Amino acid sequence: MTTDTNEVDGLGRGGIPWSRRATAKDVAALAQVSTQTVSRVANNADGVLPETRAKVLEAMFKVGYTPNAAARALRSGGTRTIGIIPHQLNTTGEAHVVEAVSAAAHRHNYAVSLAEVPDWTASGVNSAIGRLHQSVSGLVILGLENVEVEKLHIPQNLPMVASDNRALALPSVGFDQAGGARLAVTHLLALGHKTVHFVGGPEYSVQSQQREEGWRSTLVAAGRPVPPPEVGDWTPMSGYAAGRRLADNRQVTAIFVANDEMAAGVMRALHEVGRQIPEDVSVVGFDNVLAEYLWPPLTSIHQDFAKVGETLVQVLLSQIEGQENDGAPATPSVIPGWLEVRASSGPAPQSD
Amino acid sequence: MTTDTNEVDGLGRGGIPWSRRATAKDVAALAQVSTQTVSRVANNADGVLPETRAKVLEAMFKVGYTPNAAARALRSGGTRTIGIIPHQLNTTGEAHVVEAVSAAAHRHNYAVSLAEVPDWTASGVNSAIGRLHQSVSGLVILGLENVEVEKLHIPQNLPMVASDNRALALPSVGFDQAGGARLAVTHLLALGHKTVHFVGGPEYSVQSQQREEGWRSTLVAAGRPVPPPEVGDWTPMSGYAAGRRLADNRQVTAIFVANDEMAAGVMRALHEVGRQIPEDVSVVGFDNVLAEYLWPPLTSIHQDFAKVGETLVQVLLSQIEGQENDGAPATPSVIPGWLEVRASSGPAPQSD
DNA sequence: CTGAAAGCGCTTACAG
DNA sequence: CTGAAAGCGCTTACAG
Repeated sequence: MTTDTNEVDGLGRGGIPWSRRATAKDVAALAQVSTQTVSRVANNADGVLPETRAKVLEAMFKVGYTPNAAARALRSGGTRTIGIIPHQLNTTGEAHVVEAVSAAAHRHNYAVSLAEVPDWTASGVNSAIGRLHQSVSGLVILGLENVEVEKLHIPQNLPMVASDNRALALPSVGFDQAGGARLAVTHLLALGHKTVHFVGGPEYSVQSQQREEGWRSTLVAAGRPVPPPEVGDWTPMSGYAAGRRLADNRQVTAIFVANDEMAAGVMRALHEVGRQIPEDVSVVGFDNVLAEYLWPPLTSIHQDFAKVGETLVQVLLSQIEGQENDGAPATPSVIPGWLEVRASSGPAPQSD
Repeated sequence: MTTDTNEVDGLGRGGIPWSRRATAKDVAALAQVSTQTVSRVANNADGVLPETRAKVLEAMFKVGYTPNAAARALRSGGTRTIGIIPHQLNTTGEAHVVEAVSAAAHRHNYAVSLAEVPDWTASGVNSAIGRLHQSVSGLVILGLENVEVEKLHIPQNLPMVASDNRALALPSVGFDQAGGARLAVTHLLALGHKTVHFVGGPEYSVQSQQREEGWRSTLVAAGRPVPPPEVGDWTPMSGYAAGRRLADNRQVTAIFVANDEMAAGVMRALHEVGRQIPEDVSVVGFDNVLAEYLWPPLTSIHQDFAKVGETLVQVLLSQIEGQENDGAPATPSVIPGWLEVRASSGPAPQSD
């Protein structure tokens, strides 16, 4: 359809067979320069006469030249690719982070590679690291959580960053879990509730521990009683079970739930026994991924996924392109969240 | 920590400096064979004495050899990489598909590359194709939807597949949207409802059109009146607005909503005007991503994301490794969904 | 400012 | 069954 192709003889784009991709050599021949100069133009190096550059650019366009990434990587070492090792991609939060990492990478002109980890153990992650090692400039690991970090084989000279808020053997960028919990509890206490009950995730979960710690310390600091925490497993069903246990206790007027899914279950349980939200009981969730779809709309802690994704890339690129590879102190970047107030939280009931 | 390293002299793994990755040459030297033979062992080619193979494998292990992907790709052409062009990764459905594609790719020993598209237009997608072209063996495009497919630059000899259920210029694998809608409407009619109202997505959306078509044709086939469809934009707010319009009409006893998010809004509107679900009105959603978190739990059409992901890879690999590149008829593979019955749908009310 | 030569780490014919 | 040579398409010194 374009003017400079000839489909009859099987040649197109300046005489190069359709079945073959154009190389620097093709461009060089057409522009009457060396492949050398083609390379300079392709990489925007200076020291090329504007006239020559124009000639080369035109030839590139004509033959549809894009540099062969493999050859470039092989020769120059750098691959301009960021590897991502996701944990649970089909989780809303993680999908947002991958999206943000991928967008930021693209803005910096980096490609993105994904390495699936069938079993989320140290050795599973190690195998993914091994697979990516060869073909990336740096690595982002998501959701390290309860992997035994000390068993990770962290290759020398491969920049890495984890989405985690703990100080690890590698740089990290994470959410302020405890801070988010603090916002939730403070919000509920300000509404006049005497104390706040807690529904946590599984006990091994670092995130759940941190959210619990934020909840507990805020209560303690305010001189309030600390009720025994309920334990769930992140699923709505486990939230429902915890909700049933709490619903019969008329002392319970405020519940902070460690994620939105379980909060959905807690609210269902409260509905079933006829306790009104928020008139009788206030509920606050965490993650803010489901909150607006629930009934009543759930007050929740929003995690700034986009910011985390961007910061991950930023930290990684400063290692790749910068100089701070050696013995960096690796203090984690902690990204704060915020409280989204919706209809599920309200003033404590008047009569106790 | 391992026995065969020597951290004192800065050499490890069989005398190779830590800062350099082991190459086939290193392995060859250690095993006293040619790089040739190393290559044969690395690629599981036959025609190597078991004895020799063992010697090479041991040397590989010792120096921690993994073949350089760039060199391999440069020399042999194939990259053993599948490129994915996602549309909206932070959408539950698409994240599931990417997860499934990535898992299937891994099982077949392929790597996965992701190309971000900042603006979802034909030219945006074309630019992503251009970026990946050089470094993948095949391409999966997700959510083509309303992109002008005829404007896509589909490279010659690059196997591609789209997640779409229409017959396109490239092979496709998609959900059976109309079939899903049929399941939903049939379910509601079987419950005794006289007819079923419909809340659709934006008019330009191909998916919404197909779901509407499934709804309409099922009603027509059953000889039922076809009420005017409501139009939303996939958001809960638009569902809420549609729900308010429908809620006051006492003739409405069954609503089929084109996605779960809008269904959440519809249910909220029904709640607000005091119409009971499912006693007064039954609601059925689509996608089954939010359904179990809602109150009451939403009957919804489940899409088999995992199956679509697997099939996408399968179709792509049969192009890459097989022979059917030329003028394939490109009939789309259509993956059926199923109905998940929950509490939001029930028998039609007795009195009209 | 431009070019001829070498080489990144593999694999693909071709010998033996 | 194994190896010496050539070359994939670039970029990196080194000349001029």
